[in-house]
Amino acid sequence: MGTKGDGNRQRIVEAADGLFYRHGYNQTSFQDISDATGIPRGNFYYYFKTKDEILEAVVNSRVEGLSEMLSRCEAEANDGRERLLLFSNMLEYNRDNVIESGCPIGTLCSELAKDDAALHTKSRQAFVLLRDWIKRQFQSAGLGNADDLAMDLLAKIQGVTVLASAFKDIDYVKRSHLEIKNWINEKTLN
Amino acid sequence: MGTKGDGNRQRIVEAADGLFYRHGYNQTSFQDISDATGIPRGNFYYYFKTKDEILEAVVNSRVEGLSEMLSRCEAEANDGRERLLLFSNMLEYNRDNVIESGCPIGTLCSELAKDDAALHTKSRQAFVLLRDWIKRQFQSAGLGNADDLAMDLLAKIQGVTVLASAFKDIDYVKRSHLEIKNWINEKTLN
DNA sequence: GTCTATATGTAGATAGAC
DNA sequence: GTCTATCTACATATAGAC
Repeated sequence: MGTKGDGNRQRIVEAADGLFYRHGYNQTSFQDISDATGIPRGNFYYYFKTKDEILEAVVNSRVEGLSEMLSRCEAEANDGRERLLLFSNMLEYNRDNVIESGCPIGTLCSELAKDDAALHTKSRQAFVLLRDWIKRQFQSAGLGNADDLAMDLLAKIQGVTVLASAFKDIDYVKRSHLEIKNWINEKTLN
Repeated sequence: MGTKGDGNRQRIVEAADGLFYRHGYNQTSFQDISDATGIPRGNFYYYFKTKDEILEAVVNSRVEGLSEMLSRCEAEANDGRERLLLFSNMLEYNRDNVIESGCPIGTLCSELAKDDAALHTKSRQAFVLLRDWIKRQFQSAGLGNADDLAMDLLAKIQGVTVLASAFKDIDYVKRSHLEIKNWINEKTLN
């Protein structure tokens, strides 16, 4: 809990987060994180026993950041429909990153599904959080099939991010974002 | 063009194809391909100068297989709507693999978007082929926004494969396949 | 707590015998 | 065409000085 050590720990996690997103987990080496932070390789093992533990910390950090983002959506809107619309803006807000590297959650999960099962399960946590939050918004809008709708919305977003990054197409993201907002309105407005 | 060598070359490509799909390109080593084929590592360099060239051959092989599959869809149905429905069956036909490893095209493209640009461009070829074929089917159904619809259908499938593999959910794939078939009918039946 | 030096394994790639 | 032995680079991880 020392302030100095926690500062370094956080710097490692933040640098690893960005590198895992832009280059992938397996393609990010300790040397890459060292270069990005200025912290020597050997020092990492004071904070993390293995590379897996860095990933765990990164996913925890992403879940925390996501939680705060969802909380802001709840604070800035009063009903489920408006909150979902705010949430969907994330697509366009991050569109440059999405085109470059896809969705940080989706691509990490897809990468780790081909690897270690424990890492994949860990990486899924961000999806679980999102699915549950979206489900609650649809429920608060009075819809009975809220979990199916949550999966449908997540799938729409994932589909868009995969193709946006594959074809590097900005206009496609904008058009798809509009369609997603229309879909949210269709489902939640009676 | 010798028959012996081509046989070994094809065995390498087929084994690499499966390994790239199940474990990812970067996580597949020459040793893995050697173990799967019984062909010694050093022999690979008689057929391919680099690992990149193996990937190129794998993508070419996938594009060829995909072409044949699309040709079968064209042969077995007479109009665009029915052909698209046949094509969508692929989701359920391959559902065990999809749940385990996602979409072979989508996951490869997502992985390589974070890597070398040339490899990513190569991996996109299968998507380009699919997009164009789907577009032609919508056009033959008399629809003007065929390319947008092609992107929408691809996005639907990609979204389903990402979540199916993330949550390992068979029922979700079945339900989503039905929804996709309904969507194709909605768009193509006036 | 921090950093250097290093251990150990494995990656892609090469040389050259057969 | 096929295979063994090996090169070089770099990966994660450890030991131990400061």
